Amino acid sequence: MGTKGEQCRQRIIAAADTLFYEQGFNHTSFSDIADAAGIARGNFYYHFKTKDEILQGVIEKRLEDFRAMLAYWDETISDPRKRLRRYIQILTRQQQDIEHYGCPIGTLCNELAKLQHAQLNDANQMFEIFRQWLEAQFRQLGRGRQARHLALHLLAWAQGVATITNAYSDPAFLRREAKQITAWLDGL
Amino acid sequence: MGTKGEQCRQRIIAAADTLFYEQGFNHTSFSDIADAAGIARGNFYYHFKTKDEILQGVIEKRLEDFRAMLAYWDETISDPRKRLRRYIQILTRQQQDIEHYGCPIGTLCNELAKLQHAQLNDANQMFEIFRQWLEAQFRQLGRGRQARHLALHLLAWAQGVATITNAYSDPAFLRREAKQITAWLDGL
DNA sequence: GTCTATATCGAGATAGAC
DNA sequence: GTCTATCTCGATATAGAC
Repeated sequence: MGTKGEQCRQRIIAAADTLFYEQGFNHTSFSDIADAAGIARGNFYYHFKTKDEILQGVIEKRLEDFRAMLAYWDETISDPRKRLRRYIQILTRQQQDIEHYGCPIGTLCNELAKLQHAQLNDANQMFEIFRQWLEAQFRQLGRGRQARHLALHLLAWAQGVATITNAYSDPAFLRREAKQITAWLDGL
Repeated sequence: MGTKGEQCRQRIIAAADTLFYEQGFNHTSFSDIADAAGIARGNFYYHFKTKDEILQGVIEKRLEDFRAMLAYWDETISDPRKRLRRYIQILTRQQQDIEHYGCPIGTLCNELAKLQHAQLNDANQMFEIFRQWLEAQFRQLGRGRQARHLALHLLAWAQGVATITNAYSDPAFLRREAKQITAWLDGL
């Protein structure tokens, strides 16, 4: 696979990643992606045979991005409590996107579940990456036995905040809840 | 409007309600609804001119159903704490649907937000009905100043549980969290 | 009020020139 | 490897018979 083709493939995936988040998977057409990536519709099928293959590419890209981000946090933040606080900062930093489009992971999983799409089990690996990382942090805080449940609880809390913030378009709610989550973490 | 036509209209709305929940709004076609309602495709347009009008009908039906349910709870349950516990029981009683399709309110709002659909502001009234009712219960528990925030917090918590349960298809997580929410309510 | 038949459009996907 | 032109299908929506 040549360099030029690979660059084109990356552009398609990047464009699809954004559009799937902002418009949803089903509602995003090949034309939308082609326009955003600056290529012709027909050129898709050299890189991806079906729309599902693009979805696969987007999920894999996100998984890599998330893994890289968490690895970077592990390198640069030594205190597990501070790492958890950094996780919560995703909410406040991505405030505007969440307000308009919700959580990129939760909304994609929701959509794929309703489509009874086979790739739901690939998409929920995005949750799984965060869950495992969160679990490791709780374990380092001496919460070995509850670590897994605490991780899922925190994941769910953040999801709920994203859904309500999105439905009401209410960033003030997001900020209030982010503070509460931080307080909860500090109390552990 | 005659009785026969009104019955047909109700059948269409009931079928659309279920299908929008199970398959999503966009992914549900007129043919799907017609088949489920047992009518011909062409007969739709006597009752609804566009798909958005069906959506409107579904949202209004849900709003009425929710209002009726909450009014019934107000009549039959006198203790506000028990009313809140009844609210949480939605999660455990609807466990299987949530596992497969998520929350009917949250997932519809998510979808409409991504479609930049004008009726998001009608759909989030479904949240609003519950929020106001929850707020009234917290107020009766002497939580006047925080009642609104507590109501939104509880809404978000339930949403998060629904999203994670759906993504992982994990009813055990739902039951664990439902217990935690109940414990939190009892501690207030 | 309900039906069948059909118009129209945009989607995913393909063929083949360059 | 990228393009233009095109196929096919399923969607919303309409017309008009009954």
